[in-house]
Amino acid sequence: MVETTNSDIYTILKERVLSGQYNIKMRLPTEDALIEEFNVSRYAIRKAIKQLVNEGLVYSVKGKGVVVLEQTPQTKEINLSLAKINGLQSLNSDQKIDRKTIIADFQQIIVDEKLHQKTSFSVGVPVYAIKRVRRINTKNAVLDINYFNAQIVPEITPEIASGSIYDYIKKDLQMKIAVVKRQLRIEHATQIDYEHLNLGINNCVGNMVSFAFNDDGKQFEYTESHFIPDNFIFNQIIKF
Amino acid sequence: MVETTNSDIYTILKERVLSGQYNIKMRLPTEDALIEEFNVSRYAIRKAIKQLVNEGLVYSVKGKGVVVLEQTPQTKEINLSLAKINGLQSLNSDQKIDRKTIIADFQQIIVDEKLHQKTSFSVGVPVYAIKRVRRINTKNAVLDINYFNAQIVPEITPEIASGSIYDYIKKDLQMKIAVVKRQLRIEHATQIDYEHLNLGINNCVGNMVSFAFNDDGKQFEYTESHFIPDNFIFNQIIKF
DNA sequence: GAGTGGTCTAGACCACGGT
DNA sequence: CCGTGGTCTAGACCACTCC
Repeated sequence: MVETTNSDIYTILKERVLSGQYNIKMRLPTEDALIEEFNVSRYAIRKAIKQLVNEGLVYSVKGKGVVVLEQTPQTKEINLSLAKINGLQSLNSDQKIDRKTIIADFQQIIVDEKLHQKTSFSVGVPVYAIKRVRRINTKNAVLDINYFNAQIVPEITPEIASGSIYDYIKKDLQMKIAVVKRQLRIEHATQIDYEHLNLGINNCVGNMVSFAFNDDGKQFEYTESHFIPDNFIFNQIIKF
Repeated sequence: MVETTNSDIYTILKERVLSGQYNIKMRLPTEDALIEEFNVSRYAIRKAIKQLVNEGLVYSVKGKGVVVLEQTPQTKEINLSLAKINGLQSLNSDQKIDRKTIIADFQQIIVDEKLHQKTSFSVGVPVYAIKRVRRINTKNAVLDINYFNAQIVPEITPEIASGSIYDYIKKDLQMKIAVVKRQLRIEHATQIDYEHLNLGINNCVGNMVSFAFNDDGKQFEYTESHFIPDNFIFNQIIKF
């Protein structure tokens, strides 16, 4: 007897949707039909479909069925990036770009009132303050300004920072990263942006502000990533 | 006997988390404890907790419990906006700003090859092409460039466009909006941006590109919303 | 080993869509 | 009216965390 688990069903259904197998009436088979085909419970089927919904491939309508959304080259790109986020792949600031990292600044400092307002770390907490430039295709494309709570993420070195701090956190410190909350905005370029980034004729940067939490619920990181305009692209799906 | 449904449980738990009632050990009660308290099945409890997870208020860890994430003024803002997206409230381009809408252009045209590449509408399809300026606090803050498939969304008039096209779609046409896929990016300002927006010293705009689908899975809209830098703010949560 | 959340099953009833 | 997905219950087993 072959084991067919929820994750397998998801993979199979996804493949069928992408290959256009369900395009005839723009519908998936009913849940009952899928239960029979895979010989599993309704729970497993619904879970697999929910995952497809989250990726923006299909949409469930009560009383009607599961509708397949039109696929075009333009929207496929968005689907792809969202599959990565909801799946295991992380496109975190630390590992999405591994071309070349240049450390522009590395200090250990104590949080003062002003830094508290920005980072939401408590006043008096020791933090690592790191500035790194990401070089992509011979362009300085991203400036990362990191603050790590040194009580939670201790003993960061410039060597670690020149690689992946997230790898260090996960593999060496055995700490679990739970959630990253982000805000995306556009800001007028500052002195430091002009110094480190190849802005060209542009006078603005994309700013991705991140607050990262571990599985104890504690915030261990505050980061600003300043992007040059060309490299700032984010995708999202709104469900109604 | 009082009915306690999943949605009520969510509301109650959320209130407790926000009021800091579960902050003592940074944990929620176990699922079994909540099942007893509310006298419902595990399904209902898990569904309510899942909603809190999606809003970034808590995080479930297998074998450990449901952890409450640290709340700071800076991150509360992000939580709020995500509660709206995942809930019913829509902050769609059409209705989040109702200060003042100025119609800059209104035409009905046929999709050619170039427009097809951009919008992913098929060549030959008739579309409404509309440009509208959103004025906020005496500033021209957003330029909306809409293309609606006229076969799916017929008979748009300048009068409708000066109000809310989404209201027209939902209330008058009785069409269901299923999904909106978006891409956020930064672009160098073009001639048309300078004409219609109060860019000030900035020479870039935030571009929110939207593809909207109805519950038949058909794309009925392509929109570019050009934001002046101050008004371009988006939030997101990444779960690991 | 005890306790926790994650997965899964089997079944019931409800709400909505289309005929 | 029938067929569909949405909600909910009751119970089982597994995987992980922590003592």
